[in-house]
Amino acid sequence: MSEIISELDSQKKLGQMFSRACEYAIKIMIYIAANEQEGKRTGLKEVTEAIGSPEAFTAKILQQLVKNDLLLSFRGPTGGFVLNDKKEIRLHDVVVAIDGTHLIDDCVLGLNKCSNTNPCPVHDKFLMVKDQLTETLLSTRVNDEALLNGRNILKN
Amino acid sequence: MSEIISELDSQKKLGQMFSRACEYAIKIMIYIAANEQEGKRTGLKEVTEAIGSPEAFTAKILQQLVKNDLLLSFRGPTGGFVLNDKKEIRLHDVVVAIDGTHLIDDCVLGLNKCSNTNPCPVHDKFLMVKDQLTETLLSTRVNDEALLNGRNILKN
DNA sequence: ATAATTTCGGACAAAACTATCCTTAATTAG
DNA sequence: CTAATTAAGGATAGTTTTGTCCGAAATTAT
Repeated sequence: MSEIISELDSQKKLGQMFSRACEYAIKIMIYIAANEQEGKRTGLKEVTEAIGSPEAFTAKILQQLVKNDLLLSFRGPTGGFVLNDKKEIRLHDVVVAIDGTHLIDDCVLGLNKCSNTNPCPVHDKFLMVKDQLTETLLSTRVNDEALLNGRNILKN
Repeated sequence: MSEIISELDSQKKLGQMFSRACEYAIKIMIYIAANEQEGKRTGLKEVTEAIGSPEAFTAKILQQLVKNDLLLSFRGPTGGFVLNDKKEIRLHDVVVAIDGTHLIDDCVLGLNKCSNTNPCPVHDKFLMVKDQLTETLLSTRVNDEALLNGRNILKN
């Protein structure tokens, strides 16, 4: 029984790094980037199947990625999505488009007035963590070689 | 107008590091630890006032911290909460008690089967971030000198 | 043109998280 | 013993996030 449960998506997902929508978004971008290396445009159904996400919800996320100029969309048969090549799209762009800048910019304790000059009690303890996170998000592109190599591992 | 809004707690808080409840919990623990250094027991109303949190919700969080053996509670006049001194309580304990281990243990993309030997596309990119985060949570005690010094900065 | 396909977008539903209300139980002081 | 005070806990409401449904708009192929 417990083995079965562990196979399913657990319900309580309080306090994860990214929202569920953002997890999907990152997977989407990696899958589309990988597809694109082979000159292929990617449709909703295909990406939904590839990453194991609910179709209608995935459509909403795709729309948001288009609105944020990370993707270009085309309708009709042969339609689908491609990366907006005008940008070198980083994980940072994807996360900001879906989750906003809270994880990156906000105080760990949610204080508005927290800053380097007026730090909350844990501010200094988390400086390295937040720097490391920001650096990782900024320096990793969605079409990074290392990411595309892992394209097969996008769903359970 | 925008200045006024920035003073208030913004509603949309998608993708922050910790849940709202967990933010409160960390503040609670720091405040109680600071109070305790002066030999004082801390009541619900006092801590609610100190950290600027909703009282009934804060009560629930305190209950959960008691259930997880991080706090001891006493009823009646002169009642309140103190740290469970049998433990050297770390931030890690507080976060796990409220948010569970998702942030620390789970795959960044939410994959069940992701591991060092079967990594998701971004697994390696986030190794340092997660190590740094885990190390910070494990090595910081709620009665850490540096944290107690910042006890005045717990609400907006 | 017509039909089939695909994205867009509004409305709605379900689940999780945040927050409130109110009664009970325990403890202390008078 | 009684009244006052404080935590415990069940029930419920509000908000956000996640997820679904369905019709409209655009594009392609026949």
